[in-house]
Amino acid sequence: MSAPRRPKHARLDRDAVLAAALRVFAREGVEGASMRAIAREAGCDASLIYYYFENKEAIFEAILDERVPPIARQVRRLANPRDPRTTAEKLWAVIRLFHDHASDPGLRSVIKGQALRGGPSMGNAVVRRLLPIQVAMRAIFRRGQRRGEVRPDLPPILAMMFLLRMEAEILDLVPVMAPAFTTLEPEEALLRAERIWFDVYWRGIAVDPSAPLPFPPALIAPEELR
Amino acid sequence: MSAPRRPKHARLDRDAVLAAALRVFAREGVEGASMRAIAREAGCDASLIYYYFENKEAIFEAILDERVPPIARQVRRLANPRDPRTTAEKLWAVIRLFHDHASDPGLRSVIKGQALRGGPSMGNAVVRRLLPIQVAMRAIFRRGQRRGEVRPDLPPILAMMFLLRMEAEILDLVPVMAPAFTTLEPEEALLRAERIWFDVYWRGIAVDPSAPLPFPPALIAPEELR
DNA sequence: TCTCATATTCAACGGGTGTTGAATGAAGGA
DNA sequence: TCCTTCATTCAACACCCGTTGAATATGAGA
Repeated sequence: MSAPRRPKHARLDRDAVLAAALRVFAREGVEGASMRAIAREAGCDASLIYYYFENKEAIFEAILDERVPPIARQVRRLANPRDPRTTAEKLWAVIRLFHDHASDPGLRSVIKGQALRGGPSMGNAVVRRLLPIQVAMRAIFRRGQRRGEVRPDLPPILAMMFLLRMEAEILDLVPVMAPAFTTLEPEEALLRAERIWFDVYWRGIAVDPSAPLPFPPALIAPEELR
Repeated sequence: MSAPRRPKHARLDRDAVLAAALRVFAREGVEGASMRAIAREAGCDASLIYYYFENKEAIFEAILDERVPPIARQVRRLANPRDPRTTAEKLWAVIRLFHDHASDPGLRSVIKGQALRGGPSMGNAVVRRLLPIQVAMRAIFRRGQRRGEVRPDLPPILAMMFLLRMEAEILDLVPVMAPAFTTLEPEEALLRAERIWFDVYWRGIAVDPSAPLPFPPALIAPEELR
């Protein structure tokens, strides 16, 4: 009598749903991603998601739990005082880290979109999980100040905010606006913009503004500018 | 038979609806603000909004048309080559401008939230209306480069993006996170953070990193840090 | 007083949302 | 073969959304 009811897939495990959710979050933002859209992406019914996760917020937190700790571990390693690199090299390594983990495209938009807005509960979930990264970053800055590399009159939390927030903006904006101002491929333009940003930033926060950068000063040549 | 149908207000003109919409946009973001919420804020029925505006997007564009041109006019005045101020003074004046127009709290979140996401049509509406500001800003930078104040190896569009995007981030974040890192009042912490940011930024983009700032270097004292 | 343009509301439409509960599929063990 | 457990779907709930059309209240002018 009723239509035959058969699974569309032999097996669809928790991780597959999580991966689909990450893709949809990346496209639509956390608020804009609907359970039905995630289900469509995963190739199943929306109800199945509730078999694995309590609700939408639980998916979100599961993504954070999976993706953030590896980043935090690497930042903590950089903050280790026995790491022989200069502060500039360490901070540039953090930028590379964020660059790489954001080209796995979901996480950044997930975090950025929810860090402030998007319901206070979700905001707190983000802030709580990102705290270890923040702590390690501040340690890098304080050590840089003690070693006479970073200006001592800058509050580390602001120095960190400047660096990371702008990196997030660059990751968001430059690939989109690159064709408007350069003939470079978006990917190459992104890398250049990151280097230019770090050049400006490090010159701004270093005790010695002419201190060498951890990469050759390859800026954008005039003939590549539009 | 049916309940008596009477207006709740003697008069509610287009501007009152617009003001209510701006307040709700500021609280909820453009996407998150519902017509019914705007109507509730204005104290009328949602249908009345459609008497004055074609649809939701029309409200949004009306807000931009009302608020953006005054800012653009002031930035253009700063870009005028006959303005005798230094480039640093001009750029700091732009920051003050954005600070002031954003404490009329709606506009910034309206623009920020919609510049990238929030439907391509709305994105274009923002970009199109902000274009005059962008043009004037780039003129300021180019002039600064010709006068030997700004490093000639920086693409003006990136220099502009660094300055304004970070100012937007500061306006968003610092009032919220101030209590976590300083004993200053949020308002005062915001002003200090803006000065610190401009200090770092100008040191990064100036030809002479020790060039004087347009304000006394009043940073955050250690005893005000937490 | 009657008329008419303006201002405002009510009720509904179609569609999307997160979520739930019951029903049914497949698969493995006794 | 039967039973149980896991995986999956269907159908529905209550609610919110932007928008529309018809109805009605208001106030000014003739």
